[in-house]
Amino acid sequence: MEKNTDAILRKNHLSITDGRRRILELFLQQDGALSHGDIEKKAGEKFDRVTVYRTLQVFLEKGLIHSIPSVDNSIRYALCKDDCSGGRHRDDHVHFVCTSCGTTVCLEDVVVPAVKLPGGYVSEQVEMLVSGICKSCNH
Amino acid sequence: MEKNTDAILRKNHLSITDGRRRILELFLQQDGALSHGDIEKKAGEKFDRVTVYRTLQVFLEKGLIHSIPSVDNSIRYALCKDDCSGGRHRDDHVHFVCTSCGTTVCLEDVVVPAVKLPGGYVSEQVEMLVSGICKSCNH
DNA sequence: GTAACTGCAAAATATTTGCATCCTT
DNA sequence: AAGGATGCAAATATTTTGCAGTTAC
Repeated sequence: MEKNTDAILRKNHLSITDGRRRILELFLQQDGALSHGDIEKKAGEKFDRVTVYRTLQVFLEKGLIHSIPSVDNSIRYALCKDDCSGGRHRDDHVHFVCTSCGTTVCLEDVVVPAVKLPGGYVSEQVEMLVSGICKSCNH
Repeated sequence: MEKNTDAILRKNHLSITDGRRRILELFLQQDGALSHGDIEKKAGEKFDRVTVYRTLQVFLEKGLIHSIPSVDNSIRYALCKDDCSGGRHRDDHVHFVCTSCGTTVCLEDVVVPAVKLPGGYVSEQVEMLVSGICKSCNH
């Protein structure tokens, strides 16, 4: 049986290698977003730091993942939904950062509301970043 | 006559030094946001890199400036409006990044629209980052 | 077989920390 | 005078680049 990861890589016109499989696996195993550091930690020792950089960059270019800015200096990445691999992204959902457990998740179902800009400004893309307490931490 | 910068520093309970004056001056001279690198460049050679780090951090703590995340790995900073120095910020405005000239500005007049989160999530702070073409680049 | 991917080494950058000195109050 | 701020040196951490060996197709 072919691995799930392999199908995804193939669909995105990427050659299938152990490194890519493994990183992709990490993303599939959880719904939260991962930073470069997270990946290095979770992938274990036998992984070159440089490969992680290059893999993330390729995944980004191919639209397999998207980047999520943050207020501390660490960008996180999350899987894109299926239909965004065509080159242009449709990441119009809200990102949530939990101030308690520190995880970042995509709220796929929450669409970023429209915003009216002053005259002269043209909006191309909107990122919305909400911080607070997540579902798991809140009880 | 007392300098404008000095009054601001005093109001924020910061001792008045050349370094702080100069960095604050940079923020006052323009309406866009500045990254650490921007400040180093604009401040000229006679400035220790470390002082910039420490000054920005102090300004942040005192609520004199706020940080603006970005999709590339560089956080930018912008002056807060007067009434946000009390410790808690009211930075509920939209930030705009121009993809043409690269500048980041605060759209003070554009309030971040409310967003409805799924059950269990509690929102504490919302950041909205719009990218596109700014007023100056658009003609 | 060829082009692409990886690991290693090293360079280039960026950030943090400790400490002695200087400046603000 | 005392506490805080700065500059310098150095320790860390992060990211990028070149190249030779390996792997996918």
